[in-house]
Amino acid sequence: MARPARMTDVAKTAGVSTMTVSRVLNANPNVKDETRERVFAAIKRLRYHRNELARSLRDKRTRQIGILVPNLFDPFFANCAHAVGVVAKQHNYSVNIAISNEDPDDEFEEANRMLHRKVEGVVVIPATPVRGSSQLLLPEFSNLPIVTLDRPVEGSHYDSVVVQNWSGGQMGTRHLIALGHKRIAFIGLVGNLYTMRMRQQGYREAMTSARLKPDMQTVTDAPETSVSMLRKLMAAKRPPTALFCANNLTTRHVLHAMQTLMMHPPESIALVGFDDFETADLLRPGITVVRQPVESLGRIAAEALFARLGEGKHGPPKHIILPVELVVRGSCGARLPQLRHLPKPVSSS
Amino acid sequence: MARPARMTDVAKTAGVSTMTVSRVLNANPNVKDETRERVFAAIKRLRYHRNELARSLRDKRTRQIGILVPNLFDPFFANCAHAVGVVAKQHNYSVNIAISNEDPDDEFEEANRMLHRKVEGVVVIPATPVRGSSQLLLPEFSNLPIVTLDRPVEGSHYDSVVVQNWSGGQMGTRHLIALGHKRIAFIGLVGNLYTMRMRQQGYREAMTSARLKPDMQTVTDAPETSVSMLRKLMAAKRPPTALFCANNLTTRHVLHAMQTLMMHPPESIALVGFDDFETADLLRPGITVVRQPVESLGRIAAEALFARLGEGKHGPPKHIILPVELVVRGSCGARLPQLRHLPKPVSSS
DNA sequence: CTGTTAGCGCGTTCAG
DNA sequence: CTGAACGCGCTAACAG
Repeated sequence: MARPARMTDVAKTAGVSTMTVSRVLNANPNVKDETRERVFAAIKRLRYHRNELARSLRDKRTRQIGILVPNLFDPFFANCAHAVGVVAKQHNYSVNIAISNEDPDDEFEEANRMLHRKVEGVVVIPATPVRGSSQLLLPEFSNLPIVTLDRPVEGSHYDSVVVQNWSGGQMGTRHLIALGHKRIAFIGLVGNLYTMRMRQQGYREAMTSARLKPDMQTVTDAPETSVSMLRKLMAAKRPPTALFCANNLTTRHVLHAMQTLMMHPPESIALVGFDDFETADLLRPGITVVRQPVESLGRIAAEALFARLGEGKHGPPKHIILPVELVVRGSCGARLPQLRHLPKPVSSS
Repeated sequence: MARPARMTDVAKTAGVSTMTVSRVLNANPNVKDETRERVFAAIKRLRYHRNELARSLRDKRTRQIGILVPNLFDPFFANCAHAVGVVAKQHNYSVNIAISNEDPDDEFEEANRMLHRKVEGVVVIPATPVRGSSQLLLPEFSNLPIVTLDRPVEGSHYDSVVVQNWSGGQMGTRHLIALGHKRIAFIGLVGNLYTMRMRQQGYREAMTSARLKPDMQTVTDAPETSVSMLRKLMAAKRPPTALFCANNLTTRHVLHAMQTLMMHPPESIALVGFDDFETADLLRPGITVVRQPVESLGRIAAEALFARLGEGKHGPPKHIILPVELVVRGSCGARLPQLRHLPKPVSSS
């Protein structure tokens, strides 16, 4: 058993030099058929496989990309990562994954780890910088192709792939306005995320241009704060009649809070969320959402990265914006012919 | 700009040899303080960082592990991968991720890719072999530490981490029996997955030892088949009064089917599922489930792998079985003091 | 068509 | 305390 066979082992068994073995491996035509046979035989007999590490060092090409996400328990991020993985496989690349935990310092550390490991490029869902600008802008990364996903890095020249956050915020809000609502609260997440800001601006535009007054609220990631937030909101003199939840997580938190307070959409209050989720159509009523194309987001980001690795090496930055779509179910109060939007099937354990 | 600084660059700038730089980097005490200073200064000035690729080649230690999962859109797998990533970061390791797509050939290919890239070990959620035994048993992997997660590889000596599938199946079924049900159908997934088999056996045991007749059904991953399956089931002379859904996915499919058929748990039929999911407690009624410790599953598998990489190199195979837990909500028909089981908070986009 | 030489960037000898 | 030489496994350049 011992150590795996090296190229010299193959060369020896086949009675040739390592160079010839290398040629055979790389499908170089300048090898006599009979020699090639012998080499193949030796390779097979010794179960030889190239040491990709050595090859990478020599070639200065690792055939490896990185993907850096805040976490993998958020289905949104996981789906993005999945799509990137699929594209990488198509290109015969390996994927190095790391978790930033939404922490800029962790992100920096992991990006460096990837850099030193010589990944050829990185797809990153950037963490929001706490102070100053993103460390992804530091000069050490200036030669590393980076594509940002879901959120851009402010002040960067990196390719970016995002969705229509602003329009989506506007779209969801307008829908509620069209249903007759005048007091609509926007529920966001603390932390100044790019996506939150954009969606909020879309909301604000829709409100003001309908001569309505915006009402911004935030929830943290603790379910309890959602309850008190909602309670306070409803105790106001003129409480909102509708809520716009800025993402997947806030939607779920608000729904939990509503359950605790024995509230029920759309009668107690209408609700529209941003980002679709599994079982959104299983709840009663189904949750009306602005859906984003999660699959495509990851896929297109990965493809943009591979474009950089290939020809478009030095092209100008690409900024891709993917469309969102309003999926009307029951929680907004609209009574539509029961459209059913099933989530895509998944295998499971 | 240009290429990143190498060790020789640092050596030159500091007026020493590369060996001294190496010593400084590896915190070797045998360097004069003043020399060390000079080296550090040079490192900083040149923004030098070790080329981990070269180091790996030299050391025969890549500080890299692999994780091989069927996909990342199933939250179960994604959560496992997340936990592995967290543990790897604690050990200062990089993670190579690949997707098997539940296909043994893809799995084999990706495992090989990792092997040739010299990962030090792999955590794998094995794909179910279609014919014969798993290709993970082939001799090329005999020197690669492997820990199997969620499903074992039959006939292997690999460490494994699974949950109490059998007991969980029994537990869920017994709960329904205790509630007075006599005709309980088991709804599984096609494909002969290990977890399905085990849960089914637990179900079967609970049924037969209560002198009841087991009734196995399967659904594919297409929602439509769930509808026809359920319709057929309910059209029987003596239709079941309760369903046990063998995983997350079947549970959702069945719930969709029930919605289509205007059925409603627990009145139309009682329901217990295996594997908890986000929003299981937001549905009305909440879904009673056998919950598995997804976090721990991934974490413990990764820890088992690192144990192999450290001391326990040659210890006997470890087979770890994690407990499951019955979470009673409303769908089974039990009327309990409203326990509320919130899913753990997640950040999001 | 095939082999020899050299070196990717690092770290481990073993001399000084 | 420091450095020179060698090799990890592979391949590009240059012979022959």
